[in-house]
Amino acid sequence: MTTRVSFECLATDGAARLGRIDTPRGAIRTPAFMPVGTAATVKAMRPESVAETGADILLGNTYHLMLRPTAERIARLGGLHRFMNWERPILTDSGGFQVMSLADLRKLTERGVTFRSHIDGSRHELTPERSMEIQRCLGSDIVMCFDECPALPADRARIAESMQLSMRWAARSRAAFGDRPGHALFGIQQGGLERDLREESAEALKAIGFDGYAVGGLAVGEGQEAMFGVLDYAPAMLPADRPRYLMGVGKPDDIVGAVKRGIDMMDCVLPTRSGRTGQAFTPRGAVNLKNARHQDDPRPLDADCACPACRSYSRAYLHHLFRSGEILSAMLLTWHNLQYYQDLMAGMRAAIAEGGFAAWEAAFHARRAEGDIPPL
RNA sequence: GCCGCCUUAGCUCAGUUGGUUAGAGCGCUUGAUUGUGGAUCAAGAGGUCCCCCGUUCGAGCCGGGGAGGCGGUA
Repeated sequence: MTTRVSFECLATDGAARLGRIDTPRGAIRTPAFMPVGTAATVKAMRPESVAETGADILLGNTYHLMLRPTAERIARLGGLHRFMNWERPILTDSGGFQVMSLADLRKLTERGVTFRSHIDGSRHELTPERSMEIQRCLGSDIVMCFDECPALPADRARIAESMQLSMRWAARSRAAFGDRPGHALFGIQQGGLERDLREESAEALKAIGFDGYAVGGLAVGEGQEAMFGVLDYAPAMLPADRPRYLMGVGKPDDIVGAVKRGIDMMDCVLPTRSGRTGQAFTPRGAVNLKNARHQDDPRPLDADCACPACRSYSRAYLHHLFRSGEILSAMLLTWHNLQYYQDLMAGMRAAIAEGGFAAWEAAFHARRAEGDIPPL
């Protein structure tokens, strides 16, 4: 068993890469999709079930866990892995994104961010140093730098200023993280849709040196075409011998497009959140189980899927559970969505291994173009 | 039998002195959701204003009659 975190690229097909990240808590097969477990739980799922879908690694979240139950309490209870009964690798977000998206009142300074809790209004401060401390308390295997993530669209001056602040914070994150064998620290590239700012950010991160590199600041309102435009050049700016992580992405076709462009890791709330709001992802595209057309349909959501929702239940039943607000609805649809996402990743990994990614991608899009099965 | 109150969207209900195309909440039909607030947001459909007659330029609203519901009472 390894005592450090390392990345090996096993095969390439165009820009797409097949690889493996080894950690003391186990291997992560890449391209990897990481389910999001913000509050020390992948909502509606037991961790054993998340593992059954094929997930090698989960996300946890600095912002949410520092507020409740607090990082120090989790540390006293033996760390996040033991706390939530997930012994495989965990990646933790630094809190920068939530400060942007959730906090009521926030004040940004060179030192960090002060903000009010969305839970009780209490005042807190996050700095690169405090974010590193919290992520150490949690026992995170892959720690993310504390950054600032501006929403798009934003003007170039604002993007540049924000990116440069994030790069100074990246250096402070690196210094505060220190030397922790068996744990990795990832830097986060910013720069919005500006190629030269992305380049400047990548150079700054490489000068500091990280175990992995994330592409941040995307999927924040710019649209898929613009996002792919950045991904056409941004991954190549980052070291080829380190994993590349696209933060917060995405829908299935976003993920396929990202892998095609050289991304190794992704996370997104969509499969889990959609599982709670009635939307299922399938090879034929998204299916909205809220829709009345399913209410008499005895067929499974996806006849080819091995998840419990598809194996044992009808669309009519899943529709009924959702409309009735039943807890089982969230459980079954979340399980299905996570299974579909992991199957998608496994399919891409197999295709890259065989050098057949282009054909695989054509089949992926052809299947989606067929649309959902017609109503009875 | 008598007295009182009530009847407006699928449900619960607003509706000004009688004045434009009668409203709300929920529900329903859809859409959005990308480093998670089991959240939120957006759009749409839906009316014989219980029925009939009358007054009026004009009635959900005023008058008369009828039907149905709830309560009280002999």
